[in-house]
Amino acid sequence: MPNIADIIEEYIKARLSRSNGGIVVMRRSELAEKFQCVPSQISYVLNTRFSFNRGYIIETRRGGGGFIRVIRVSLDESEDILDIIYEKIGDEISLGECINLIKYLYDEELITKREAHLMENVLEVTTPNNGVQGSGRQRAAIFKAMLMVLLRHDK
Amino acid sequence: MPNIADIIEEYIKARLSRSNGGIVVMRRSELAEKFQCVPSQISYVLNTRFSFNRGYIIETRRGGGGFIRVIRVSLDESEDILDIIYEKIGDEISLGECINLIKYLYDEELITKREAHLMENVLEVTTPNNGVQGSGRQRAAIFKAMLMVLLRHDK
DNA sequence: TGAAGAAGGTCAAAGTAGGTCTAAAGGTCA
DNA sequence: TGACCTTTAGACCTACTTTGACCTTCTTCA
Repeated sequence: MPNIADIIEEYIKARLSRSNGGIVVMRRSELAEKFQCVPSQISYVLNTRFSFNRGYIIETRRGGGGFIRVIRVSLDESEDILDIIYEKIGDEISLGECINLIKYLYDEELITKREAHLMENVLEVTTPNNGVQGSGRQRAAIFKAMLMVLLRHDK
Repeated sequence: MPNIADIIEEYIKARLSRSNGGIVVMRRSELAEKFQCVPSQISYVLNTRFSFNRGYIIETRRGGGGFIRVIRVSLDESEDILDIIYEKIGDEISLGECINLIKYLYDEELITKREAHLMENVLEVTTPNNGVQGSGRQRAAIFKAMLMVLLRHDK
């Protein structure tokens, strides 16, 4: 029994890839209707699966004629990927956020699946995932070091 | 008279060999129901019979739509890597030895150049290369965690 | 202009499902 | 038989999902 959240996620992703420009506009209540769930379920999916760290931007408008716009952020070659990534990582970072970023890099085809697993394993082994003092800082340092290598060397 | 643990083990192995790709996805509570035991019994079987050391990788998810995925690693295809994990690394290992092994893996085309760089860098960043207490053990753990990824055949 | 209605936002509680730990029971073997 | 290892059961923990009540923002129209 796959859960509704996953189904809605797939649906939005399918629409995104069908769209040109990676933009989908929808009405929250309509989607909820379509999937027979409460509207806040849509918000939940958006928050957990289409976060900024996973490479999406959400724009919304309330009131009559309201909408939700999901925008897939693709990096173009000219942008300094490192800067963007570094900004997202900051001085400390949680394991969950790392995994989101890794997913994003994989979706963007900047890293392979194996490299993604490799990084995840390293982060899991090297840093405790619960709020142990300093673990967030250590994780950020290791993650940055790994990204540095990946982004400096071609596949 | 075989015990429940053995029966569950056989069941999972049967499903694995019936599957293509050596992957089985299941629900812990359902299996427990099927075999009339407590759910933690399933965890016990997984921990004792399907550990990484025995050639399996377990992935799980909690909450609604949760599951347990058992992935069988192809042991024969991974002889070199297993040999490194069990024979060469041991409980501790020096940075120099790691680098030699990584070089070997690259020469054998078991890893890409980028993966080699990644591994080396991680080991350099995470563990001091001079005889600091315990660093050899930590290095061994990290190296093994990274090599585990190479055993997966789900790409 | 301001009240009504139409969206989306937020948050907490309840529900679902796997993880961990430990005590007790069951086997094995010298 | 006693020491030791394995298995079983259950209490409690943590993570993820679903639902619903209530809040805020925006548009429309009298």
